[in-house]
Amino acid sequence: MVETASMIDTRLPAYLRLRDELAARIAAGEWRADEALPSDNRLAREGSLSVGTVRKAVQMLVDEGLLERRQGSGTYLRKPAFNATLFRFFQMRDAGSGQSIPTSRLLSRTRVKAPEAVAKVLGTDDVIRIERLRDFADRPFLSEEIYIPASLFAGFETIPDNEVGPLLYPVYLDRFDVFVASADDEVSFGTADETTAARLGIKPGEAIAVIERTAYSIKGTPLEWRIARGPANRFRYRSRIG
Amino acid sequence: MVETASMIDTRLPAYLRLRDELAARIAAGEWRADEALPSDNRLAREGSLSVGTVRKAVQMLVDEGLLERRQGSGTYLRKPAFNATLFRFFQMRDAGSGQSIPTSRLLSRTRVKAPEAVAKVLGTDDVIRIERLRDFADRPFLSEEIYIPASLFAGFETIPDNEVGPLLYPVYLDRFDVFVASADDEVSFGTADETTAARLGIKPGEAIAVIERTAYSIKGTPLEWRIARGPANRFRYRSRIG
DNA sequence: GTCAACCAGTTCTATATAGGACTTGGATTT
DNA sequence: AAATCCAAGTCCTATATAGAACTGGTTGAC
Repeated sequence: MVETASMIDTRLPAYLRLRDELAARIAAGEWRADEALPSDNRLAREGSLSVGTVRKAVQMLVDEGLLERRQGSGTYLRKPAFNATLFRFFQMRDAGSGQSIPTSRLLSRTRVKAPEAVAKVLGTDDVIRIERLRDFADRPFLSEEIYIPASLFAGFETIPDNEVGPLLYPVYLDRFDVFVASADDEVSFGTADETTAARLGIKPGEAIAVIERTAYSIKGTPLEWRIARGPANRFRYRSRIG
Repeated sequence: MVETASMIDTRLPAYLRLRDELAARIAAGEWRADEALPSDNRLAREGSLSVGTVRKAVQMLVDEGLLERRQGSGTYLRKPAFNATLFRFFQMRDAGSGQSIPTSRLLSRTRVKAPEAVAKVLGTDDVIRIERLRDFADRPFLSEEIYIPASLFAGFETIPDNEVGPLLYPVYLDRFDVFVASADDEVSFGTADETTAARLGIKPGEAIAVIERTAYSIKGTPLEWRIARGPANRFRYRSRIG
């Protein structure tokens, strides 16, 4: 067999290629939340694959939390993934149950040269830096500093403030076709510097919790690095292991 | 169809029953770490199942981190799961790389009536309470209070101290056939009370990190509840989301 | 002795097929 | 009008089979 051009693919197994294709089509917004995807049978026919292969690909996306299967009914896109999985830290200690998403205020968005440590993680120093403050129960509780590659998020800094919702990951998806599939969090403890203290309404030197997060695409490409700081006494971080 | 006795099973699908059977045999110590399990073909023959069904069951245990498949070679038991996955908090901030397991000192083991909150989680108030102190770099860094159901761990409090290693989960497995498959962690910050401060060698009122963990079996039964406290400034917690 | 070729055994990919379990919506009956 | 039945469509379980990809050991040629 002659090796044709476009061997970028390296001939991955069919079920992986289908998985990636579906992930791309989902990211492209082909289906709305809670809308049914084509059935296993259709996908098999359209892709000239067997049902077993299709099932394997779809199942991976289910395991990743992107899709949801309902027996007898269909396979559905599962948007609520956001608040549930990737927004599960800082469940406020005081107002226990609400489960409401805190509001957020954008403080700045600028295209800058990334600090070295950030550039190393993201693989580029051409980044957009976002400063954000999140409120809960009418008090600021989280001061965030976010870095995203300018190449992936071209023009992010020019989006009108009011079109950037309280959650960033849906914005990434809707406007830039970038899907955050996983993240590494690192929680530690420190004390507030001048500016952090001012933003959080506490005194410099007071105890704060620090969360550093690196977010990845489904393929493992780093998409975002952020550092978030909040008053230690209001902090609570949940995590499931295994 | 007549409902016979022993309908505990409810006739689960074959691949789930095989998964559970394998998990049980693993827990029973039938294979040592890094030892190969029977091949897919053998398991299929011995269980009168098809290879596809066997593969499905085995794959679940791989996903859970219990097993490891090596193409062309075999399926192997994967013991290192312990230190890696379930012991990944408190990666000491100072001694960065060592990755060594801290030593631990047992302070007490007694059969007690559980506090209400603990009883609610474990589903019983007949528990064994363990107090433990872990050292790292010759300093105490973690004071733990652990509760396990007496029914599952009968006689745990009578095991000689020197037979309880620095890690509890292997002891659960080796001596009680109890396998910890997952856990929920909850991290927060607080201040040290008298006894905690004394144990950790810090001053009362100093900042501490608090990790509350509930550990579960593969079936979701709660196996253990623990609360661990350590000096906040030495603390660092990692977690992977997604 | 060294190295290549081979071989048996293993996991991995992929297909085809059959029937079970469940959902949904329309037709039929009451 | 409401309850029931039915049928098509969906995902779920399970089997059988074929060949590819890979590993580890044995054999054979040199």
